[in-house]
Amino acid sequence: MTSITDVALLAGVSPTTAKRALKEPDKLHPDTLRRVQEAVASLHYEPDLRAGALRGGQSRTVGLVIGSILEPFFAQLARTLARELRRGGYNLLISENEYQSQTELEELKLLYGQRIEALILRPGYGDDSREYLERLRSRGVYILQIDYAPPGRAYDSVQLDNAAAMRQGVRYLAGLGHERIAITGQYDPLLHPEGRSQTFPAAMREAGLNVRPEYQRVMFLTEENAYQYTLDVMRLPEPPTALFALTGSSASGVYRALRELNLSVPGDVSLLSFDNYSWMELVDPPIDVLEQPVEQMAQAAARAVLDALSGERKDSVQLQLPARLIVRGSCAPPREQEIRACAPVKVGAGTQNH
Amino acid sequence: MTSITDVALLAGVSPTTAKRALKEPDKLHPDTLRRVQEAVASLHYEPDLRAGALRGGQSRTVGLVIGSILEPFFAQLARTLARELRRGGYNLLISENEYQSQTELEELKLLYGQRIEALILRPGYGDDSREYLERLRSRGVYILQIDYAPPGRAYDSVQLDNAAAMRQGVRYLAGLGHERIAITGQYDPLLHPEGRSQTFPAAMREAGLNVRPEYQRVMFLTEENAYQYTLDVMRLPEPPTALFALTGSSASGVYRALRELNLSVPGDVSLLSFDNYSWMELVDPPIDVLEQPVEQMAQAAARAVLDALSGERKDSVQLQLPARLIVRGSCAPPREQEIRACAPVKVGAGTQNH
DNA sequence: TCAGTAAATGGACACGTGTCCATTACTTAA
DNA sequence: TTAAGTAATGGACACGTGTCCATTTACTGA
Repeated sequence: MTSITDVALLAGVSPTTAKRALKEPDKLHPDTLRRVQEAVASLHYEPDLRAGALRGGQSRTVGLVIGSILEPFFAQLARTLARELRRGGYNLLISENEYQSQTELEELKLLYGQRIEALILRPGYGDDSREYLERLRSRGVYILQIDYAPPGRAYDSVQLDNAAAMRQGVRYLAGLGHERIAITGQYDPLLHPEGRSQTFPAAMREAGLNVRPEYQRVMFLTEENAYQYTLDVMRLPEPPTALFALTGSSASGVYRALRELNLSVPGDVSLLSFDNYSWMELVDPPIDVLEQPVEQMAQAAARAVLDALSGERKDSVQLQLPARLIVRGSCAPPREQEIRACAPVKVGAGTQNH
Repeated sequence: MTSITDVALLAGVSPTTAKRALKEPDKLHPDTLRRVQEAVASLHYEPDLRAGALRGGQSRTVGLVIGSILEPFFAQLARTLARELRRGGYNLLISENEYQSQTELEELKLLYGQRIEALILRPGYGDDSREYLERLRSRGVYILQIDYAPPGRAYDSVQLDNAAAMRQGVRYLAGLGHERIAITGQYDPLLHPEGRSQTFPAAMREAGLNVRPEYQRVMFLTEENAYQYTLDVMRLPEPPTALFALTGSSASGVYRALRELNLSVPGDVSLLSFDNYSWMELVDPPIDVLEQPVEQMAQAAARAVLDALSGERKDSVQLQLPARLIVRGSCAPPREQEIRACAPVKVGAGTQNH
């Protein structure tokens, strides 16, 4: 309601002078400055940031699109991003694509309606929005992919070194003697694109193991889907001896299913998970995890955005941060009988090599 | 970059006509409409929502201030609020006060800089921002308190029926035979204002029990503080036989401390918690909870805001929703020896009554 | 053909701020 | 006293949209 004009009127100066009292107080006569400041105080004037942004052509706003704010990984990411960007003078608009590219497209259009200067995006499933993303870029919106970057390096990205983490996880499980390893979710370029299941086959091959087709399933990584998946896969004639959860929330579903099946961890089956959520320390046994450096990722992303918007950096950012393996007790060598059951397979594979 | 003027220029019409093609297409000559639509398509024109909001005097924006987005309760609240408000044509700006009133004041000022039309607020600790809140209200910002409303009914509010929930929880524990009940955090109007510990003494009195002063501590309800509190209180000469966690995140700290102390639940101590977080089902034993109807609260809050902004409602909203007790196995009668130890007290209390 | 009417279109201004340039007042030096 | 220079202040316009009112065009009926 009260604008700079009202302040100027009350102080008996022009709007221009009134504004200078706020932005360049040293250029004003002390008496004038005092009068304006008194007017500001008595009217409790606070500038409308939107109007300034409109005129300046800069919205000072960054958009963030994530899968779900209920996922602690994304929540922490959002919090730190918001804090760091605010420190740089930017506001953060948080949106969820709910893992659907149609929703993502709508969210992106709303964000552009606010004329965001940059977009931090966990790329969604499907590619309805790919064309629109490119249009955003051509309009000058800086785009940073987070958590996952589709092949092609079209945009800057900050993510976990998923390939290395998968190798690390598989090597850890294989080192314990596991051969029947299952991961929650199979890579699919359209329905389930992420960098973990994608590199699973290579990691297995490197450890001298084969991916069992009957363990593979394309699915969204929700708690519920992981729960159902675990129920199904553990009822197979040859169930996995180790489950590798690709996200923290899917680990929750896995754990719930194992309980329901009365399977003990790590006695009956070992469990390894990405993300280090607080509950993983509380269950019995506590869960072995590959922890993501969330804070570091968020700070790197914020810096990339701030640098790009200030024009300080021109070269591309393709950052991959390492995961940290935390061993707590949910992984152990497979049962003797399992090893025996696998023995012929091992010998067979061995003879092939000789 | 491209504005409605560019579209008009390309279509060979005036900006006014071009805009009508978007808002009132039926008032245009079919040929003109087609020309403008082609121009819009070829330029990929999308209106700047900020400019329209500036002129219209309505920002179509609502502010949300919560303690922490990492708390699942708030995360779920934020998600549903955002979804419901968007359906009503409003954007939601999410802020955190980090449980500090100084931070809250800064966040509020930034939100008003965006000229929010309404504010949904979990009131912070301390009252630095109280005066500013009142100013916001006098500027026409609709204010809705959520999760907690300080006494005085200054603004509308949507919250749990904390008094009833506390009675329910205490009655449940007392019914199992517990007398030494401790809650995580003591009410303090400045440092720890919320509606649960506040009504704890009354709930205890109603159950014929006394609040033990040595169990009381003023503290922020973080996971870490609850952890330290539990360590301390369980080492007292007469430790509590039941712990009542006032929030889900504090229950996490309590549980961690109990594990570290090698205390069994519910054998050594019973545990009851507010909020129903997914991990509480996964630990052994699963935790008894007083579940909040988060979804319902968020929807009620969204409706209150939308009604107030559309001017459809004038009477005040003071909504209190009931909690739901879910029994899973973390609460049991206290040990025999505990009952025996308490016996003199019980008899004494009994004789007083006769 | 012309008045009358409705349809279609255009122009001016406002929202609140930032920027550029012009103007006035005051000081200093010759 | 005057010119030059600087400090202090004010005015006009732009950002992109929405609203109000004016204007032009097309159509109807006598």
